[in-house]
Amino acid sequence: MKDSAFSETVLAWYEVHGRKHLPWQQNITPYRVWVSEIMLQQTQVATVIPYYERFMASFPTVEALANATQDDVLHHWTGLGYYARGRNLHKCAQTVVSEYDGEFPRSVEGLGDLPGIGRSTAGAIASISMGIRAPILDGNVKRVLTRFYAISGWPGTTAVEKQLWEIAGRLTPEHSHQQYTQAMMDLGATLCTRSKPACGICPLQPDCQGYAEGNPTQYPNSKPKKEKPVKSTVMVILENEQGELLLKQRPQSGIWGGLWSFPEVGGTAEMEQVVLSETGHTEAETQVLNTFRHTFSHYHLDITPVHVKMKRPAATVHENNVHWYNTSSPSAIGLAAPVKKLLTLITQE
DNA sequence: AACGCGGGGTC
DNA sequence: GACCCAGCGTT
Repeated sequence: MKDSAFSETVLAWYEVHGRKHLPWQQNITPYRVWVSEIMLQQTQVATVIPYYERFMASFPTVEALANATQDDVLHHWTGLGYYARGRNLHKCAQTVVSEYDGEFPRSVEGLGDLPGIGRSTAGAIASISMGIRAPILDGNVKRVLTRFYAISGWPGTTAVEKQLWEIAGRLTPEHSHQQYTQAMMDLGATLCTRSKPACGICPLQPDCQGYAEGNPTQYPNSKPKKEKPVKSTVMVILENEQGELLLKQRPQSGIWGGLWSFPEVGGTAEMEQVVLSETGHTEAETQVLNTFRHTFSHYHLDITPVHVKMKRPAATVHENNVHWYNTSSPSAIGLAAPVKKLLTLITQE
């Protein structure tokens, strides 16, 4: 099959069967496409939609986003994961406003220099919102291409990735590249799915090498697996006499960067120390809650929450990275998923 | 080139 | 419960 026949087949399929009513496909602007592409990194469409709607309602323009606080941005990102995306999004908006007069640079290279925008996302923004022919290589495209050409090897390796970029670039047509970009993502998301591809109704099936081999789902070859280490921690849920809960802001880098979380301690002695320094005394009622497991992409974290209720008013010193969280009027701040879960649990008691 | 970085959907 | 997803930045 010639490259042009491939793209024409994909385009013809998209015209009839493709999704054209997703929120970010309406009123297309670089800003709207950019926000959607960042949210969609490693995250499925159904998950993103409600986040996208809330985000665009709060930050309708790049100026609005640039002028927001990081806490407000991360508040909108709470539960979406990969929080560096949220921090970079905010930073990028500020750069676009201050350096580019509020207009995104109109080239793949210029876009790629902005924080949070890599080669694939730059290609998607350029192609979908700027009329620039550029290839993308997201999970959908990788899946379609590795199956169609029966390409072995995990796509995370440099060799396979290089080969895929080369093919993706060659297949991207001069005309209708915007529709082609949408079409490849859509074909991958709705037909050429991970576990049960709909080969019976796929327009590429007659020329698909993966299908011809009889087992298309072996592609893309999976990542070599590694044992997930198990870590454990104790989270202190410190409650003052007014029923407020102590949160601390995490460092910008590392896990849950920039989010607010309960202080973590290594043992009883350290817990006493935290309680004393934050409240000025240790007169409290302590309850150890059930340990539960939170799993990240790369390790398990066993969390033991300890609820410490102070029995008389705290002499609170106001520090910069400390927040007393009022559950009846919650602040607009970013929270780690298990913290949000624990806050809900405590509130219900 | 390899690793760190989340949370949820899917099977 | 394992695997994967509209990837990028750091080392």
